[in-house]
Amino acid sequence: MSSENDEPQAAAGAPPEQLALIRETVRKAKAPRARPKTWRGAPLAGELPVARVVVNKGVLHLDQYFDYAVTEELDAAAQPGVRVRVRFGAGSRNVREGRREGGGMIDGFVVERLAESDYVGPLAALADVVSPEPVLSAELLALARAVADRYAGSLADVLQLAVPPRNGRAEGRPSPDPLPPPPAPEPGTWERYGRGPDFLRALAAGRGPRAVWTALPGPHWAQEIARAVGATLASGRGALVVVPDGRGVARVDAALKELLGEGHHAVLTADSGPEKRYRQWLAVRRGSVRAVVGTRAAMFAPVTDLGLVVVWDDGDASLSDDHAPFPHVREVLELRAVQSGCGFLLGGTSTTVEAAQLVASGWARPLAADREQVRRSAPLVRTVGDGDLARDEAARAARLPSLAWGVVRDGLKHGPVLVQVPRRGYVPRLACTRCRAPARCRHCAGPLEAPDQRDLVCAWCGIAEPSWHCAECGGFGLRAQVVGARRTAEELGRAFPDVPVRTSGRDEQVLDRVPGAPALVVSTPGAEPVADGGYAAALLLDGWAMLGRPDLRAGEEALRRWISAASLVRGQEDGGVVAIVAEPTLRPVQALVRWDPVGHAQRELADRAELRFPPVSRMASVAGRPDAVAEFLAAAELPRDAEVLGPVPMAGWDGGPGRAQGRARRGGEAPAGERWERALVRVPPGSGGALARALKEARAARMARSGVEPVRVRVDPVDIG
DNA sequence: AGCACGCCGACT
DNA sequence: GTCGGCGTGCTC
Repeated sequence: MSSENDEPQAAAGAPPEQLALIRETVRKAKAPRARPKTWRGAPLAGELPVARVVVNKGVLHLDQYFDYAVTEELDAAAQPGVRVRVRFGAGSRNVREGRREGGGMIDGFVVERLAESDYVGPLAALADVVSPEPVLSAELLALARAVADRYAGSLADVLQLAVPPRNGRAEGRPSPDPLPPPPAPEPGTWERYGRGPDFLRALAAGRGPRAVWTALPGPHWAQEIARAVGATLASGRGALVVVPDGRGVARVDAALKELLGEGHHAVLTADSGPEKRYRQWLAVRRGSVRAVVGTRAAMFAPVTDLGLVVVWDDGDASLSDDHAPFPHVREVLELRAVQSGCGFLLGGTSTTVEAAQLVASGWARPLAADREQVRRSAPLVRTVGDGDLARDEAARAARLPSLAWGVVRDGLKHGPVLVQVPRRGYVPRLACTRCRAPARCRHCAGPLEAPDQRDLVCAWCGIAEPSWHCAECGGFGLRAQVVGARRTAEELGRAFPDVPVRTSGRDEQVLDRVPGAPALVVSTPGAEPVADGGYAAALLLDGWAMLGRPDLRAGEEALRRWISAASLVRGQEDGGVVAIVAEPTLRPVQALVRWDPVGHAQRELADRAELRFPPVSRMASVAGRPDAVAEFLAAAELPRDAEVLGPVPMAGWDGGPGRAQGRARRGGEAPAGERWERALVRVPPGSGGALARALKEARAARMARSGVEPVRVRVDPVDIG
């Protein structure tokens, strides 16, 4: 008994000694089927005495269920979905009198109750039911399972993202009674989109339409999302909205309040604090509240009878979770839409390549306004070469091209003017001097680098390129595109001394709104405040720096940021003008001028297909010490059509080749002092599942051995180059 | 990952 | 004959 003294007391009052007895008695029982009957001192549940449990340990080789015996006293509470504590670990077996019992208590969830277990051997008993709240529904479990499979991760890792930590006080409070469904809303500004009203009608009628929505510029998107939610609620079903940041959540929240009043929806964001957040989450799970708006963790919100999932601005990097296995909101909501047969709405003023693919494959239908409507709502966009410097003395001091100078000066007569400046720290990459097309490997189309400043090497496959020439224009000159500075914007303030200058950015303060009076508003991408009545004009500086990032999505991302800033400017019919300082022949620049994000995404998609890039192909990265990566790849039974690129050295502390890094590390770099390599594995469309399965299996097998070098595996790696 | 079991050499 | 090295395998 003394061995049990330091164990936590079971909260429900079960004496821990009993559990020790159970273990003791059942030892070496050698039952062919584990349906223990002979447990002295601890009677088992009369019916379904076995609980299948998912243990809360993220390690992959434990990614399986474990069966535990249910004692009579825990019978009522140990329902599917509840949190439990179980004894787990090699040490909990073969317990002898007088010897310390090893193995620890860990948390888990009951997945189901069974009459018998297929485990051969004696079962340990559930140690405790943490609370009777069934937090893991069958639906949420199935979703977590699908996400784990999609990303070659473990179920426990996904559950950690999907089920918030318990808070006793929040659980103790009853949730309010649900309100009756509201009446279906009028289409409102959805009338501006051809099939918009149809989409709402389908939702209100209980169907599950799927759409990729190209939102018109301006402030109406939040109300439009609210109306889609309202239509879904009217059908008696629930709805889930995920937006990239708290500002967006606040806008959708306000729009929902205005349309539906209080009580129909909950807000799930990280910054409301653990207790309040869990209380909201419980209200959703218990069906008290049928609609949810939140940031990325809300993608798993257990909305009952889900009728619609919405993701806004899916190109924003914050929609990709930064915990293993790094699921992306768009992908998770796609899985949810398929799983619950509900509606799906992917919206944004811009369009990602993934969104274009959803339309191209026929999975979703486009929801867009006609050209005439777009032309009226969007500002006039003018490109400015950086050659023609202004004659005006003040403008010269600010190094402003004359046309840009004029746009700002004229704009300030009618209202605030937005100036977008790239964030500091964009990375150099090699591009053609003549046409600025990125230099790519002729074998695998990866980006070329010059680690020693002389010889060209592919960052993906490592093959040297001794005789590069530009595939686009035939040029032979290469240049490293260099980082832009925000000094231009500061100097701009000096050039307009009579006008107040305000700044908004992650490094300073992010402003939400600015008044409609004339002012210069200098902002980094993503931090642009909304102006009352819209900006009179916007100036987009250093466009080339945005395009020069060593990222597959550089063009799409630049266009997304330009469009999102330009969307805050008044429409052309109200005199809104945007000037962009960038090479007018570049594809994203032309797409901005024509206000055609969809066409841009479609062309990018065609390129990606040709180059066998994601999202048409699926990629995964494998990183670790060179021998570890080689071993892993040799051991993994990759699908037959898989192609391994590299491995190549990763950027790390020891200054190995790879890119100089000024920006925040996002899991793409080697640990300090170690030489790491990274290989990319790519498979054609349709083999993504097989790739994830193979990687998961290989990693599980590898990690089951102790003391081996770790490898990092990531499906859909972000910094592909 | 932990942790215990087990099969080898050096010790009282 | 026994203590303990770490290699191997399991965790309901």
